[in-house]
Amino acid sequence: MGARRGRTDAVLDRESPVPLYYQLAQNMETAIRQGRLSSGSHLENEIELARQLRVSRPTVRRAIALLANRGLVIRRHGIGTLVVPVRVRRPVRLSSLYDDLQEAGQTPSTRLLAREIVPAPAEVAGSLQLSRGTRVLHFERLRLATDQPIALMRNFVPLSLEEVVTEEGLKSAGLYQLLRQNGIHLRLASQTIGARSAQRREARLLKVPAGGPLLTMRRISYDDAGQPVEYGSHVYPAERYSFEMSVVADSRT
Amino acid sequence: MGARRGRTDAVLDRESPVPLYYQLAQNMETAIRQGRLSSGSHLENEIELARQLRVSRPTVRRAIALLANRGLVIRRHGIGTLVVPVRVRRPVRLSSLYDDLQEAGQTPSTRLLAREIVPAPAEVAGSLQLSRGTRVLHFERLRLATDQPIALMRNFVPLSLEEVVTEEGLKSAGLYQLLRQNGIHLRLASQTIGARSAQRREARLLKVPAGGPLLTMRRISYDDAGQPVEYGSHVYPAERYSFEMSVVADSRT
DNA sequence: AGAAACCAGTTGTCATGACAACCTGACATC
DNA sequence: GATGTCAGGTTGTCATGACAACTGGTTTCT
Repeated sequence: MGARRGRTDAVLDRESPVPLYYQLAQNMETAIRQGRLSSGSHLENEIELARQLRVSRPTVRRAIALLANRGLVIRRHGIGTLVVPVRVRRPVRLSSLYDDLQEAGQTPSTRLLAREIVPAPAEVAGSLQLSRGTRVLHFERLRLATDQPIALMRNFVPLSLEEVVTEEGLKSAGLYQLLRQNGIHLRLASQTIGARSAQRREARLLKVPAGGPLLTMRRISYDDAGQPVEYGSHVYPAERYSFEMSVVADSRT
Repeated sequence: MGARRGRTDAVLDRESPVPLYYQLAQNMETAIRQGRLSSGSHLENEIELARQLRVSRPTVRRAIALLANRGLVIRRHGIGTLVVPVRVRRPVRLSSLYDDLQEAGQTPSTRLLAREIVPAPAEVAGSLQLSRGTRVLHFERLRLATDQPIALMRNFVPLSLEEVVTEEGLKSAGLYQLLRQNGIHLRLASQTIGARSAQRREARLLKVPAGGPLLTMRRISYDDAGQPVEYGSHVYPAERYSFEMSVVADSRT
């Protein structure tokens, strides 16, 4: 194995419920992010990797496909698989701001500003596939990271989730975590990112000038039965928050 | 085959250079978008689909995985594959605004405002992995859709691309198309979406009030050798443009 | 009636095997 | 030097086969 070729130092636990391909992908991702697989280098070829790791080549391929889809490697036909610079960030996947911040090592805290049952506004009703005016649970939170407000979040969920989305829960965890803990599996979301000027209340809460620019994000999330379970409308101070993401070309995977 | 089960009516061209799994995925996607596979319905099961289409089950699985990753279906273990509502939009993939608009049926037109060789500003140089002050090609365009300005776009590319990114080309096509036509394959990008207030010139060009909110997008694109080939900084009038996307949960695919 | 066990149906994982397509570098030819 | 050919190396596609894991419905037991 040439010095130019990275080695994965992978340890695959064959007793684990986590699939081999996923373990391998995670191991490789960690190696890339920690610089053990340095950017600009090529992975060992698939056949050799499969031999070394004592897994089948499709298993290796599947792990690498995961990495490619996350923008961590670029595969070229006939050439090999290139590790790319990791300034390229996170793939676009459905996650919550709470989870994101935790992952980024920023301690998120939450102020619950409101939690009430309301008739669904038209757009919320439409999005949650409810009749106009159906009662839904509405809650509003101010999220802070390192004691700076970074998001004002308004959410609506069907009333059936009232006992899942408790006041206590909302204070200590993110919404998606609460849902997950109660067996609700989010699988998909429709998302719109935009911008607008801050209204007075928002400006005050987010500590931006009135009329200053806000980044906005609206999201409708669906569970694994395809049912909409959340309508969210979040605003962020533009000076302190932006969406960073890696984007991959349509690679047929 | 129950009435509840969708049928794909797929026609697979085995002589085509397009892989079977990709053809199948495209056929299914078309059927979904045209309502022939109606949302809320389940696809026929994998084994049966494979039998009907005379392909292997992994080929079917791979096509379905593509759809799942695009947010068009949700797969549930033991249950089947659910077609989801197609209000859920486009997957996040590396593409250009020009291509997007064309795809959306909006006739894009372009006004080239500037094209010049300049020393790279620090951020551009850093992003394109060039020495500070290296000369690069800078160009600025105003993009209109249905005669409304919807983007002001500033881009920088390495000087080696000077003869690819011509004045004529920029007027009639998008940048990514020009690159593609010259054998440059973009594979990955790092992207930041934010917001800010419009400066006076921008406001005039985009027909928004000075100080009004703009949606911003900065992007660094990389080719298939992992080399950065484009730095782009685009601004959009918030009232007329937003990013719509579908987002999928981390599904291990 | 409620809980546990069972079963059929479906997706998920993994392996083996074969061949095609692409790419690069070396070599031959003009 | 430029162009063409070819072999070796690598990724890409596809098939066959086997088994595991999950789900919901049905049956059995308490």
